[in-house]
Amino acid sequence: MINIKEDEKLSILNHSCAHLLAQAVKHLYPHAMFWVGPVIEEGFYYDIDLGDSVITDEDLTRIEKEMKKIAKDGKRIVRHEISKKEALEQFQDDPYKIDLINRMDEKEVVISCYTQGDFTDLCRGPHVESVKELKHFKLLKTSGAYWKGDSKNKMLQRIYGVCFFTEEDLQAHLQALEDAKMRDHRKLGKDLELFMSDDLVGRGLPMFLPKGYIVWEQLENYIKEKEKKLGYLHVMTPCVGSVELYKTSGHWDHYKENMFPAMEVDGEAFVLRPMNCPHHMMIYANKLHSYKDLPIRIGEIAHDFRYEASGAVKGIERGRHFCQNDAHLFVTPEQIKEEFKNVVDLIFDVYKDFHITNYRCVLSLRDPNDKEKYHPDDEMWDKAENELREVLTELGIEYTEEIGEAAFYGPKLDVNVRPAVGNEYTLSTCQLDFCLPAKFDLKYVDSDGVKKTPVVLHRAILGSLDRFMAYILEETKGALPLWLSPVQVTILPVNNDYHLTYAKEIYEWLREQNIRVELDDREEKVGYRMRESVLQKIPYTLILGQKEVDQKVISFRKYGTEETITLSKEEFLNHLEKEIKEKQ
RNA sequence: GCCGGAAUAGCUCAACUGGUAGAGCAACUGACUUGUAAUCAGUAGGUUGUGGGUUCAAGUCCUAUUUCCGGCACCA
Repeated sequence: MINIKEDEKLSILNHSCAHLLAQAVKHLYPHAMFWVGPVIEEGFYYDIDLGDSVITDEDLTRIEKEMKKIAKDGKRIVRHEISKKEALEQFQDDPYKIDLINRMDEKEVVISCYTQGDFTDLCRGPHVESVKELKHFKLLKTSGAYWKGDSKNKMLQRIYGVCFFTEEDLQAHLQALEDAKMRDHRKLGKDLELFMSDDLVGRGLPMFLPKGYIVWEQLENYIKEKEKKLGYLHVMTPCVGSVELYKTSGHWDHYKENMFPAMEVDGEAFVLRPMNCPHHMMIYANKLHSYKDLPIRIGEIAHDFRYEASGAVKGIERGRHFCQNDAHLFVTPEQIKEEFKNVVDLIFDVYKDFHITNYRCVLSLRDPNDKEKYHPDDEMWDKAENELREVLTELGIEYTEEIGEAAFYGPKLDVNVRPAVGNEYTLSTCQLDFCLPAKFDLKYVDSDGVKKTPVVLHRAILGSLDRFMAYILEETKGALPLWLSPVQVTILPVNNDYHLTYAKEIYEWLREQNIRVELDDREEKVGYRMRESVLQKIPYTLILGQKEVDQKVISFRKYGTEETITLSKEEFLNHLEKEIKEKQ
């Protein structure tokens, strides 16, 4: 149970540590100028303008030493409140502080500074009493960061660090960071032979190996089965579309720079598709629909290509090719709430099957001032945003609202998760769209005989299958549940001379029962083969020796346990089938 | 794309300030015939990511480039 007060204390400690960092940097780099040094979820950082100096890992150690020295000296941290005029005078040589001060309204905020020894920084506070309290900290990494988070601005240097009350807490945190690296899906993908990539194929173009493809295929079958039960109709459409198609949808104007460049063939231009909405719009438009046909749910496991920025590419989490679990629901305005609710229900039904509990719901709204990005129809936006709010409230779903995060065609619900390493990303999404159907002039004939434009819900439950697989791998540390495991059972005959026939018999029998089974009949000791089976995180390892042959039974060891259980082969199969069915 | 770091055998990593690449595992061969996380011995494996350059000499220094890693920015 998290104690809020403890959390706040830790924030104050980390924020104070950011000032200590700044002081140490100022000692070593007198020309340094400081932007902001906030507390973040894990520790703190400070953004610094060092001119031409660059901080390396060795410098980080030097800075850390200087911080220890200052802390040991034990100066008190003193707060002063000053007027805006005084602040502007005091920091007149520092354009970054001047920028901050100028944005402050004296009537609304008290401008305060904190001084520790020879260092004073503009800060709201609060801070710890003395630098002496800062004992257990570590500088973790450096990076570039754009001033004010805008890529048009100058790049400052950011130093990240963490600070704790005790050395044990610090060490535990550093250990947790190491552990996270071990469950990074890129490492697991390599170790478990799930996917690979190669420079010759190209950046951001991972390839699924046989074992990885089994997992992928399980995900595909799983979600299609769920969708079929809910009345989805699956289609297959090409990975290429004409530029005209994307001009019609508006994507060409909005997202051209994130698409692979157009290919000219016989005077016509084509692109690799970055998304499937336009194709699905055309499928709807293929015939005239009655209001009685709606909702129509068009689904596809669709291959898409996006020209992701080189720095954004990351394993199978974000590649330049990926497969979307996409669908477009064509509905009447009256059906929006019901269908949106069904999608939200499906998302959480799926999360239950995958035991996903650590997520965050975000209602992404437009920025009303951004007339360029967003389709300019205030009434439409207000209506759409309110409908989504209402459903979420009715369903009792906790969510936060974020302005300016909506798609250009409408607001959306995103479900975000955090990977082992790196930034939070969106796993599932449901987007409301009043815009594309009109652009494609889609119609249905309503009960009054009048042709009307349907509304579209864009939704992806597993998001991208690739990314979803990355997430599940990290969550399970590679020990996938039985139903997803590429190899479910390994059979180890104790002695090939005496036990191989029986092992083969069990192997063939399990194969016939659609269990993904491997027979490890290498001339190696059982211990050696057991070790490999465990390292490959195989859910069940069977050991078949004289006892099993004599009694016509099987003995197995389940991954993560050390005991051996003996059952008849039918009992074992029942056990497996139950576990597969329950998606344990 | 931007800032910084890295790239050595299939994998994980060595090679002090420049002196001519080495180990474990994996692979292959042979012996061992094995009861729950590594049996022993041997063999083979490399234009040190790629292209230029400096030097008597480059894995090591310089330069360009590609890819990867950590962040930033981006994510329809």
